[in-house]
Amino acid sequence: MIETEIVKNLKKSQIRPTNIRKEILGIFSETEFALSHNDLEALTGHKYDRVTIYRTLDLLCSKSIIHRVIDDTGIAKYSLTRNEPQENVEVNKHLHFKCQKCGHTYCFSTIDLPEINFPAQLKVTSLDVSAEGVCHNCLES
Amino acid sequence: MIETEIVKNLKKSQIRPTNIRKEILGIFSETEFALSHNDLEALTGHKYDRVTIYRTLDLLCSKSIIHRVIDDTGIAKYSLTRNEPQENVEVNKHLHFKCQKCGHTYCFSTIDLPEINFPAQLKVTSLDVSAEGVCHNCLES
DNA sequence: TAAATTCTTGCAACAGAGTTGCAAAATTAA
DNA sequence: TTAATTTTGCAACTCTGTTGCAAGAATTTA
Repeated sequence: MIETEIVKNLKKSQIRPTNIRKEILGIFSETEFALSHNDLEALTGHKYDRVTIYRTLDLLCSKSIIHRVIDDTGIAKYSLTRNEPQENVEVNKHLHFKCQKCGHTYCFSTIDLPEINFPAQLKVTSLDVSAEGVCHNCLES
Repeated sequence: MIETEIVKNLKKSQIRPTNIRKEILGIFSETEFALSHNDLEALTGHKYDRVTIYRTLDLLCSKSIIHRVIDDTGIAKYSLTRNEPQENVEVNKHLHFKCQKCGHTYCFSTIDLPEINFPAQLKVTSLDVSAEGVCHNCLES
């Protein structure tokens, strides 16, 4: 995503295109796996305050520009929301995969997720399928 | 689970049946939803040290007597492993549900989980399906 | 354009989850 | 009964994330 496009996207969500917001959104658009707060601190060269990064992530999340994934160790990672907008959908679905070798978490489209029947009477509002294993890149090497 | 049975189970896994281990395992066997470290501290009446509880949970996990679930906020919960042993199975599966009203996390059997096709070439070794919504008890009230 | 308002950032301090090292207490083995 | 091993508790620490507040920057209003 080029700079002007990022600025346009931010303005569309009524977010001021400040330096940290442009930079973090730029990093997300160049990365195919989810990033933690810690990753972003490093990727921005420790130029911004920890809290400002947290607040930027919260803001982008609240506008659904990015979304949060909790990995198997409990730490939060964030990734661009490339899926179709899920505003008026009854069940909000996610499909994630974490590679045990490189540690990266990938977000996939949920288009082909099958129906899941629960062994109890429940009202399901969101569904998160997370797998672990070895990713394409690590399988080769 | 009665006391003698708990002791037997502990010994079977070559774990000494100390007070904290018997008590925590007893609590798990009486509870149908997953419990956090914090829950267990309260349920044991703050009688044991925080660290000892952590170590007990780690031990029971390492013997697969209980297993860990990370909830949507990133905190670890633990639940008795009631499923069939998954030793020589290619994919280790879990099915969890968290109620947004009461906050409880329930573990279900994974028998009827459908096959999930990933949009990439991956080796999947574990699969965790977690849903959110409203549980049976909270739907009624 | 200047003043007032709002938004953004950084700093300090804090809270909660989880870990590590060490020494005392309790068990088990010799 | 002594020696070796396990278990527990305490203190201290790390890491993730949050909150309050004040300074700085941008925007709006007059």
